[in-house]
Amino acid sequence: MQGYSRSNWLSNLDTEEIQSLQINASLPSSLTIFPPPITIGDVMDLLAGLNPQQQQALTAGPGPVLVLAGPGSGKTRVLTHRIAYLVSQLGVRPYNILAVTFTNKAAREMEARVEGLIGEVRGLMLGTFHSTCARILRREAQHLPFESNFVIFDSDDQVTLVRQICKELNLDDKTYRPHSIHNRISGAKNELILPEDFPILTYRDEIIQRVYQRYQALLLNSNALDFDDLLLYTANLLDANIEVRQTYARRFEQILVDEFQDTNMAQYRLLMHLASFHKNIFVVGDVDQSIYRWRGADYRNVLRFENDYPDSVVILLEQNYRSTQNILDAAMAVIEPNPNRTHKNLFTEQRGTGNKIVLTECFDGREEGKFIVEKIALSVAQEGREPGEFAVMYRTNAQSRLIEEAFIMNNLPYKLVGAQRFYGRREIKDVVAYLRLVHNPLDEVSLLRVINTPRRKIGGKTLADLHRRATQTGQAQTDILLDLAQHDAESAHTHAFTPAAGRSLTAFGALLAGWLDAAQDLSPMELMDLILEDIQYQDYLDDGTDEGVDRWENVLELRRVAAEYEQRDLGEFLEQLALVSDQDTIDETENVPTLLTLHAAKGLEFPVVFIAGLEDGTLPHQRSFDEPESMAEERRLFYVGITRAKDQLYLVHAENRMTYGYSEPTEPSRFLDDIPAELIDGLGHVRAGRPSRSVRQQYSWDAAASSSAAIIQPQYKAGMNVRHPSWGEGMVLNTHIDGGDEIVDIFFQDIGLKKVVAALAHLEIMDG
DNA sequence: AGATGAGCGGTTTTT
DNA sequence: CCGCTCATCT
Repeated sequence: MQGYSRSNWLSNLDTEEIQSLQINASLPSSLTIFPPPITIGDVMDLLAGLNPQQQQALTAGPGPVLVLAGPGSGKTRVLTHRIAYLVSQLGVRPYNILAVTFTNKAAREMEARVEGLIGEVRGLMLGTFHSTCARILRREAQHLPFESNFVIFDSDDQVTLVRQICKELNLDDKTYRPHSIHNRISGAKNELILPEDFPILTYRDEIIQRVYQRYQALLLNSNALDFDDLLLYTANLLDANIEVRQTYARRFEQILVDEFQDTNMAQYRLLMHLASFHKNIFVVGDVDQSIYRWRGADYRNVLRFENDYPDSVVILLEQNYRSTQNILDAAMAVIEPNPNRTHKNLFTEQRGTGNKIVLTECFDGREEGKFIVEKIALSVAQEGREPGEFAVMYRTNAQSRLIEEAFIMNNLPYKLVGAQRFYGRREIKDVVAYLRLVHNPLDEVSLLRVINTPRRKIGGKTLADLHRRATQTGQAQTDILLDLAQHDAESAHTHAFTPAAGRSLTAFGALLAGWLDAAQDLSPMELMDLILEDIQYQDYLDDGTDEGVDRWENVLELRRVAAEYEQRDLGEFLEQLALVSDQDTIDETENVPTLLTLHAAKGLEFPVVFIAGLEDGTLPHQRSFDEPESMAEERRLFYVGITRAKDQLYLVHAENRMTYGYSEPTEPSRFLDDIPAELIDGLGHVRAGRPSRSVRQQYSWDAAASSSAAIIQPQYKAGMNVRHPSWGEGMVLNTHIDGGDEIVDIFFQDIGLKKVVAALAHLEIMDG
């Protein structure tokens, strides 16, 4: 039923009309311009199914509200229901609501759920911090030192730029590693520290300040912003420009923030400015899930919020709707040792105690992969689980490789979360750089990337000449190229180059001129097609290897993404590309296991979760050892991983792990010691057996294969004590099905490890 | 200008 | 172990 509703009615109006109505509406008048607040059902419908704390959160306010939401406590539900409540019960116009999240995926999900509650909502400002800021900055560009068609530099571009500057300043890139300098710059930006205010304690700081200064200047030269700039410029604009601040502060009657514990200083200040007029700011967070300190996030913003708004309502959500009690108990035990936290009691009312947590020790990373894949295959084949119900999580991306290999070896499909994996590829970056250059010809990082890709005989010497010429004439490099193309040999610039170089540059300028011209009336995809054709990119990639073919496939994949932007302009397409997060690329329609980092897992849930690589040095990561605050964050990371699991949790560690090419023995993660033994299946540390020769035949989760496979149940369990007629007593370490037989690995007291075919070996079980 | 190979350094996590 | 930078050669 989409009857007469205020939101539907409003959706037909554009913003100017709404603003004029707003003025009218405030006039004393007998005329009712707005109908009374709509009632889609009534408030009871929105409250239904919510527990008392959730209900309190839903209707809290006016004024600041802080919701401390444990994992799985229904915070997304609270957020979405609250938006629905504001719109449908309090009559707040969607246009006057701002909701911010950290990923596009979270934003999309929120939008879908709000629409599910109250129908289509137009005008609501809902997005990530970064995309919201980009919107504001494009709109307010007249107050700012860049144009509204600015491009967003990704982390690669950012480091490239720093590297350029280091060269320019003749810095030794061993002592001044571009990555580390960029980190410092980024850290400063997150704290809203401008180059001139950069604190100088050492000589190194002085250098960094110089680079920072130059970095900002070059970004502006390129009409480009980096991720941090999006927040920084917006926060500073709101800080400095009272009019702009008032415009937005008055507009946003209601502000809602997800994952508040992961805000940094810039984001915090930004929010405070936006909320400065109405002060209706509703933030949801969990300090125990704060895992982005290295990116400037500061969970103390939660405390800061309480200080800045002493009258704020604080609501605690503890009841968990996701996990079994065993999983919650383990999670609590892991997080409890962290200092400076308030105890939260996670409990479930409907999920029950659940299975114990399975802890497994494998010989090395390879076996770890095999163990996981085998376990998944077995569950699919025997327990009727769907492949998509499984997730494998790890601390570092590098760990995914061995796990992937195990899947590939068994010819089983999986999906890997990680946008960087795709958008960081050379061929993708090339094509995107071409598009970016056409969108914003000032973008020198992109120009540099594409001007000689494919090879056009434009080398370092020629580029230096071009750069010098640009500096001398005060023109952009692109302008010189275009001028060469336009006047051919007659250009005023021609003499600045050798004849051969001049010809190459002129030819490239002509290409660029063509694209700039064509871009006016082409969709992003059409423009991409034109460029690919002009530069013969497919031929360039095709080097006769499989890799070349793969690369072209990736380009076609990007083309498919571009095709979705038929109705929108190039700028929007490029912005999306720059701001995709790893989570955003998760394809939920594919029914296969998910591989992802613990960071990427935040906010997600899976029936069965494997956490791999639980060793000291990996989780907690080595680089966190010396800093207590970092160790606490590693613990939170583990906590986040554990609390993703709904039904079953597997914790896996390897006795040996490859680092830098050679294998080293490891210690199990110290965090494992904090999980009470009674929550763990078996005796704790159980060695995984040798993997079966081929799990593929038995455990394939192709529907046909899994239903037709002859399935036998293992009769033995790890931890059992058994007696063999001739080898004596031993303990079962592992058991698996291979070729229709149950193979049991047994450690015999007298003779050591043996593999035994259960059906042939007359084993006697001595205990359960 | 561009292709090839030795040497090196590096790994956390990502909008 | 792998990917990247730099030097040397064609």
